[in-house]
Amino acid sequence: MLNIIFMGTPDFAKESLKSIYEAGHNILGVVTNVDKPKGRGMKMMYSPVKEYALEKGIKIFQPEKIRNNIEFIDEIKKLNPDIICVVAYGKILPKEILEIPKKGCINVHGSLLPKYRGAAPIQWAVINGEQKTGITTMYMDIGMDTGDMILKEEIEVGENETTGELWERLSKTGGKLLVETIKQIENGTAPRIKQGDNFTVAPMLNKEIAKIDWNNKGALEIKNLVRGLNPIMGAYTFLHGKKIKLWRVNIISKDELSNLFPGAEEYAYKIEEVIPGTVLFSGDKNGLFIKAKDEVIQVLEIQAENSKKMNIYDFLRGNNINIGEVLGE
RNA sequence: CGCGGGGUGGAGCAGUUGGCAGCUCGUUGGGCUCAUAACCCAAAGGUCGUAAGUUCGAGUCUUACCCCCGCAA
Repeated sequence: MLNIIFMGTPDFAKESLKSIYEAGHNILGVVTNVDKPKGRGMKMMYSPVKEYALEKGIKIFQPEKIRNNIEFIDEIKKLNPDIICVVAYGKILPKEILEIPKKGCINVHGSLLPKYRGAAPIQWAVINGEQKTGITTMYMDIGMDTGDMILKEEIEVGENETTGELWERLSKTGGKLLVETIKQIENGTAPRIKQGDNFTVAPMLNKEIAKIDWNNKGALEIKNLVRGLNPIMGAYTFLHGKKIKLWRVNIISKDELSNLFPGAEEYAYKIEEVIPGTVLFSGDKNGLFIKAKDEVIQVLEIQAENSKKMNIYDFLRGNNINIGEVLGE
């Protein structure tokens, strides 16, 4: 069993910490981001990693900054770790830290490197409609997710899977793979594979990408955006001048539309004419159907401003949306 | 004291300048149908978050408190 220092912050990292803890490794300490005021009323909240460390009585470090923080770096040195494991810590580690552990710093990343280097690999994989993604463990170097790879595990992405669901599955996979990686390092059998130059990046998500572009995006792209941003921020558009978020949508083919609405064929030519974003059908029996550039989108879960998520049937009872209205303005 | 929204029948909402508490859906009973989540008729169901105040009269105005939610992270 190795002496390990673990660095991480969110729930995704907690799964990894839990896995190595349960695998019996000696965890010398946990480094997690400083407590930040969060939630309504801006109350101070502990990170999931901190919660777990508290529960298990593991020593906790929460340095404000790391770079040039001699005191902190010395402390880590004194602990003399074999390995430092970093999972979604939230800070970039300087060279002085990376050089401390004898067997290196390893990182768990939520994609199949060298694809999706960066802060939001899982989100982007869903937004881009990837059918598979996975976890890669690597030796860290100074670059952003550029280190040599150790192990990889692929998982399939469900057609309707949201980022939140995939996130949870990947966090489990990550924990498992981290334990396996450590084992191989311990045995001296861990490979070291160069990433090569054929990489892509997954930058942090910003507000701008969450806006639904009815005019230029097809139904599938919109659906992928919606599930890719669930539950992180939610894809939004505008209705009656107010922002609404779509949390779950479906794509409806023309055939399915005819089945749901006998006689829809008669209006087929009208549907072709109307601009993307137009409400084609709206009623609390069948739900809400919006024209996309190519096909039709059925809205299943929606959220109005200052309101909570609700399924479309509940929403339509109290909020009238008329056929012919256009979303996105 | 981060910013903002809200608590009205089971659900989602409306309620105008304070004047008998409404809408859509659901529920129950009945009718029409080969039939139905469709259609028609009828019924049940609300101390309008809590407490106090202003008033002839408060869902509506004032004050305090409780609870919920969104943004932001």
